[in-house]
Order: sequence, then C-alpha cells, then structure tokens
Amino acid sequence: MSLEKNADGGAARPVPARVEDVRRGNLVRVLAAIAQARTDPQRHPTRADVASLTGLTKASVSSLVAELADSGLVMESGATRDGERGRPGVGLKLSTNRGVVGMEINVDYISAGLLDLGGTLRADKTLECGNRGRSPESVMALLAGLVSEVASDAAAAGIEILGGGLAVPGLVETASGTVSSAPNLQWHNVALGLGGLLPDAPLGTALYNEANCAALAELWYGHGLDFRDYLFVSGEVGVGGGLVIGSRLFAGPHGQAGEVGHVVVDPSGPDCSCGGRGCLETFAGQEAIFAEAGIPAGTASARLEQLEERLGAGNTAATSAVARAGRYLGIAAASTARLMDLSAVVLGGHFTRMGPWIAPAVVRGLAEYAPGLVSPGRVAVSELGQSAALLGAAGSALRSVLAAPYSLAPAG
Amino acid sequence: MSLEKNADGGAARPVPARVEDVRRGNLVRVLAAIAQARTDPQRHPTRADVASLTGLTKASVSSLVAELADSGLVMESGATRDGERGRPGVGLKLSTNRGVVGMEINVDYISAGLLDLGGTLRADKTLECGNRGRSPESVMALLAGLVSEVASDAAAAGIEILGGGLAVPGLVETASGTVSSAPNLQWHNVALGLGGLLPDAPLGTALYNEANCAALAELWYGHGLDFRDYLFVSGEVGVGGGLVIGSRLFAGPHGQAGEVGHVVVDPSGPDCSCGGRGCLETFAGQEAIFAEAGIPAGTASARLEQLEERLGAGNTAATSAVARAGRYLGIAAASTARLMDLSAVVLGGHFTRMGPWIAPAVVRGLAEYAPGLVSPGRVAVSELGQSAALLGAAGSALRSVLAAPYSLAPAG
DNA sequence: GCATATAGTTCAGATTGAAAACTAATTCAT
DNA sequence: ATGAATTAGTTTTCAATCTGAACTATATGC
Repeated sequence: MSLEKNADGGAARPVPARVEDVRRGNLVRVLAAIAQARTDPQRHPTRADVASLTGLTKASVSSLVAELADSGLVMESGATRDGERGRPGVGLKLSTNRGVVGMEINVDYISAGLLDLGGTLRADKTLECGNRGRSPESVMALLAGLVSEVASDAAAAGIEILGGGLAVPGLVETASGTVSSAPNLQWHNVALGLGGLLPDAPLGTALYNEANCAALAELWYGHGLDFRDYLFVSGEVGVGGGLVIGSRLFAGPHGQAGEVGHVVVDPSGPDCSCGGRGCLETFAGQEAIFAEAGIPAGTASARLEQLEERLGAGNTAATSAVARAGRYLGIAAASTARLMDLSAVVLGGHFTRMGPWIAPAVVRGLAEYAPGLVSPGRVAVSELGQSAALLGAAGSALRSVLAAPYSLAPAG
Repeated sequence: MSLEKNADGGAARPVPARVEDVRRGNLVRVLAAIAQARTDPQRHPTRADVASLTGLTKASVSSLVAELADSGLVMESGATRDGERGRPGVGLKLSTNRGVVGMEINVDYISAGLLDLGGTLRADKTLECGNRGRSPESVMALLAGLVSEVASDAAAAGIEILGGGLAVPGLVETASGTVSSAPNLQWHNVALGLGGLLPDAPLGTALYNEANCAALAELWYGHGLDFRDYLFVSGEVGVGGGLVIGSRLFAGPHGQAGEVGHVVVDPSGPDCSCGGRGCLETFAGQEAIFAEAGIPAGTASARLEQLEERLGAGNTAATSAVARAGRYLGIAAASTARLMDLSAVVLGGHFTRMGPWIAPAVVRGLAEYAPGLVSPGRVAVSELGQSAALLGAAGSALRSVLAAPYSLAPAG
C-alpha cells in the first residue's frame, strides 16, 4: 500500500495469528470499503453497503464501524435519501477532521501540505529556497517552520494530524529515516531528525524517495486510474523512476528500486556521475538535453523555459535533442518492460513540459526495441504538476493510517 | 512462495477474515516451521520446538499438529534423544508418503520426477526426444506415459501424489495452463491438457516457465541459501531469466517477468528474433557465442562440448567469444540491478559449463557499468545440473501444498 | 392504516488461541 | 533405588470474535 518494502520473504514469523487479528483485518477491510467510495462524494456507503462489499454480516460491520468511529477515523454523513422503500441508511465517510502532512524537500524549494483522510488537500505551502549544498539541519529547520504553519492551520480547522511523509530526491532508507545519497542536495548518509517535525502525530513521519512518491501520486490521482502496471519516469536534474506493479509500488528488497536513470542504454556512451557509462541519465538528464539543444548555462527553470520556447518555435536543435532523449527513454523502457512484464509508461517531472515532443519519440523507441509490448496509447504524460511528490508522500502517510487503524487510540 | 503472482494489489479481498481463517494461517505457520528444519535430517523439531518457533502455545500446536497429521502431511519421526533432562519430545517431519510430481518439457527431452514432501527426489525419469516442432498433443502423450510410470513407482512406494508442476521453455499463463509462446518448440497459444496428467491429485498440475523454475530451484537447492535477492540468467537456446526478490520469485503482473534475454544492451546491435534490436540474446545466446567462437554447425550439445574443449585449451576465439557474452551479461545485469535493487547474479543453464571463463567477464562488466552495486563474490555459477527446472517445478508444487494445507481432506 | 421493505441492533452459538493447571517421561543427585 | 528437577505434551477454562437469527427502527406505497 504505502512505500514499505513489499518483499517480505520469511515464512514463519515469530508472531502467530490470534483471534484478535481477525478483527484487525476486518477493521482494515471496512475502512478500505469506506475509502473506496471517497472519490464519489455524494453516495457514501451505508453499513449495509459495507456489509455487502466486504462479505461481513451487518452485525459485524456495525461493531467495526463503531470502533472506527470511536477512534475518529470514520464519521457519519447524514441519512442517504434514495427514494426507495425501507429505512434509509446512514452514509459513512472517512473523517474530515483527521489528516496527514505531506512534505517535500527539493533542490529549489521545500513544501508542506495537509491532506484530510478523505483525500482533500486542505492546506499547501511552498518556500522557494536553494537547498543544493545547504546543510540538512538548516533545511530541516526551514521545513519544521513550514510544517508548524500547516499544523496551526490544521488546528484552526479542527483537524488532528495523525502522521506525515517526507519526499526527498535521493536514495533513502525508509526504516531508519536516513538519506543514503542525494547527489543534487550534496547529502550523503544523513540521518534526518524526522521525529521533530510532527511530535504529536501518533504515526510519526516516514521518509520516501521523491520519484517513488511521484509515481504513487500518479497511481492515486493520475493515470493509475487507467494503468495498474507501469514505469514512471521522472525528469528532474537527474532521471528518477518508480515501478508500479499491480497498483502497488515495487520498492525492491532495500527500497531502492526504480532507478531507471542508470539503466545502460548505450555501452559506448559517456561517463555517468554514478561511475558507470552510457546510463539513460547521460542522454535524458537535464544537462544532456540542454547541452544537445544548445541552451546556454543558467538556472534550471530559466533553461527549461527557454527549451520550451524553442520547442514551440520548431527549433531543430531543440526538437532533435528532445527526440534523442525520448528515443533513449524508449530503449530503457523497452528493457524494463521485458524484465518486469510492464505494459505502460508514464512520463513526469520536467518531461511533462516536453510532452508533445518527447512522448512520440518514446513510442518510436519502444516500437523499435520491443515491438508489440507497450501500445502507443499506453505511453502517457503526467498531468500532475510540481506537487506530485508532495501528494505521493501525503498519500503514503494516509494509506499507512488506513492500513493500521487499530494502532490508534480509541479516544482519538 | 510458489510461482503465483506476488503482485496482488487489491487491499480488501472479497473474502472476510473469519475466526476459522486464523487456524488456516496457523496451520501454514506450523507446517512452515516443520518444513524449515527438513534440510537438517536428524533433528526434527518437536511440538515444543514448533511452539517456540511460531510463538503459539504448546496447546495450540498440539491441536494444529494433530490436524496436519490427520490430513497426512505431517508424521512423527520417533522420540528425540538429546541427552538433556526432562521428557524427550517427539520429532515431527513432513510426511514421506505424500509427494508431488515435477515435469519438464524441453527441446531435446522430457522428464518427470517424484518429490516427497520432505524434499527428497524419490524417482526421476527422462526421455530423450526432439520436441522442436512436434505437436503439443504428441508431446503431452509422451509425457503422460512418463508420468504414469512415476505414478506407479509412487504407488509401489506407498506415496500419495498431491499435485504437480510442469516447466516449459516459453511464456506461459499459469492460471489457464496455456503456453503463450515457446519459440524453441514452435508452440504458440497452446492450451495444454494439464488435467489429464495427474487426474487423482487433489491440487492438479500447474504450468510454469522453465527459467523461472530454474531460478527457484537455485533459491531452494542452490545459491538461494546465500542470496535472498538475485537475477538468475539461464543460458539455453535463448537467454532466459528469473528474478528472485526477498526469497520469492518476482513473476510480474502477468507472470512473464524476468525476460533478461531481451534487455537492450546495445542500441546499434543486431536484429533479434523478438523483433527488437541489440537484445542480450543476440550477444549471449548459443548461436551468437558459437558463431563468434567459430564453432561449426551441428547439434547443440556437440557444439557446446566443442566450445568447452577449446576454452579448456585456451583457444583465443573461444575465450574472447565467451568474454564478450559475459561482458554483455554484465551490462544487462547492471541495468537490472539498478532497476530492481538487486545485489547478486547467478548464472545457470549452459553458462554453468562456461563458468570459469564467463563469470569473470560478468564481474568486469558489472564493475564497469554499475560500480559498487554487485560485489564480485555475488556473481555465482549454478551447480544444479539439467534437472534444475524439474526441481523448481516440483518445488513449486510442493510449496503450494504447504501454503494451503487446509484444502486437503482430513482423511487424506 | 397496514403491508412491505430495508437499515441497523441485540443476543445466543460456534470457533479459536491464550493461560494455567495438570499428566507424562526422563535425568541427576543422593 | 528413590525423589527432586526438568522438559514435553494434554486438558480445562476463558476471552475474543464472527455468524445467524430474531428483533427493533424507519421509510414507501396502496
């Protein structure tokens, strides 16, 4: 569900199943059934609906819903009037006075947002600041300030914060809250003080990889509604990625899967910052595209602006630079699709802004190197903006609440 | 555990957890605890051991073990004498009078073997026959003959057959028992009549991909004891593969993951039979290696023999052909390791016979294209012989028994 | 107003594992 | 030998939980 490792392995864990575990499982099921309908705002399910959705009896559902309501996760939303005969049911929805905080640290900005359990973004704050080379302590202090603003907004709106998720552009160890390596921030093996961000949230704050968060945001709020399995490729300073398999993130055994930026696409290609050669990033990273397109040095956003302008004007150097990047993206996607049995590709990050020029090149690359595997209609461009990673981090936190409702105190 | 898809996706399964499901889960746990020690033949665990292994109470374990014994899956193996004080416990082991049948269809032979639940191969029959282009019906008839021989051996030894697994060299749909595409057999979209093979086995026969089976055999009987996560690359006529993540096979959303033979390792490489270009198979497939080494046409096994001879004699064309294949294997492994966060590679199939010459080249390729990701000690050569796929298919069937013990009738 | 239909609650019954008391079988010290 | 100590396994009681059936509550429609 969230960004946890999904490769468990161990057969006989030392924890046996007890009778109480049945209830835990059913609390999750009931919550999932109520959450499922949260996109359809008017028709909240009744207890009877939940019973037929889950296969539980009405009696059990009543008892389970009562417990979820006690812990503040679920609330009634007034009687449903359906014009049918019989006693009308009472609609159930995820509580709008509980929420989670999504956070993002990126090279040029930090941001924090408040998502209520219903999935509505209730607050959203961004602070532009150059973080490259800035000390982790200093960045975390700025972020803590932003978060406390969000927290007071939440308090003012009567929303209790249950947990949070932080996305950073680099390899992370989710379990220990450590950034192993974030080249663009120049951070290496940094243990972030996550405990300080949301001291009162019962579930604390989890650390995630930015590209993985963006891939999940795409799953929950973007093309994931169409695709269950896809490679998400995020163009940032480098090229990040996320693998979604069966509507779940594939994080790999150490949570560091999806590094499509370092798939080798040409064994005689240029040296890469990772120490290898011919990685996708050396062809489709920002620097490579700008250089190939002849865009002079400057800030990333200015250069991107300029590229977009030239693309629009039909400048040959620009279009062929982007087409070349797209072709190599197609090659990397072809290898990935073969390896992992994937059938769709979603382009995000700065690739979104090159969408009309880069997507056709990706389709051509795929057709040349893995014909028949990914149909043209299954190469999509993300429509989520800069907030994708934030949404993904918040969504992950939200889902970890929904996956473990029993860990919350009954009084809330 | 077995070859099922491990990407499940749906959070709320339609079947609710009932109190009885707790017992099902604990039956599996107890069985796993008993199975865990099956490699250590003398020291079978007692009920008390199982209790401490699983965290269940002795009372519960007694009851669960009684049920497993009733259904014939577990048997007592006499009192353990440990020289310690106190009442000696009674050793428990998986029943040796229940078993599963592993089967393999390959280009040059078919085979069938009987594995008892303890993991011992009790019978093993192979029939050399050229299957390329032979009709599926005809091959299945031959296989059925072989299986019935194995079945009568089993009956003679008092072994009841619970289920079976069949490995074929091609893409399969496990759920429907269909071979989507097996180029080397020239089979396409063939529904094999699996039901006829073991008509009396309660769990029937499942269909698996050969390279995946070999990867699992490696997991259970080979280097899997050292590595929890690895890419298995199987050299056959083509180049097949299997991905093991967290000691489980990663089969992908449609059960067709692991096709490392068609990872693009050189975008300007030769055309591939898959319709793409520069696939690993065009550099490391049998034909490519033989051609590069200057081995004249002939049967696959004769040419392989010849290659091995020349390698041993230090023939330059042969060693450099194999080194080239190894280098490209290293490139494909580098991309795979980055994408899926893997840290080991196991070479199998005919690569085993080139082991001393090809493994160092793979290590060099990895060091060049993904430095630091896979240490040299984690590039291994399989030591399982031709029976790897058979063992994997049987092991998968065995594990599907152990994963669903409650589906067997109590009387056995 | 009353039959009908649907929502939700209450209560007895069954399944299951935990905990504790109990029986069984063995070693060790005297 | 004999009894204390120790460990294995069983029996009994109890609490948690779901199911199913009976019941209450609230609506529609004739």
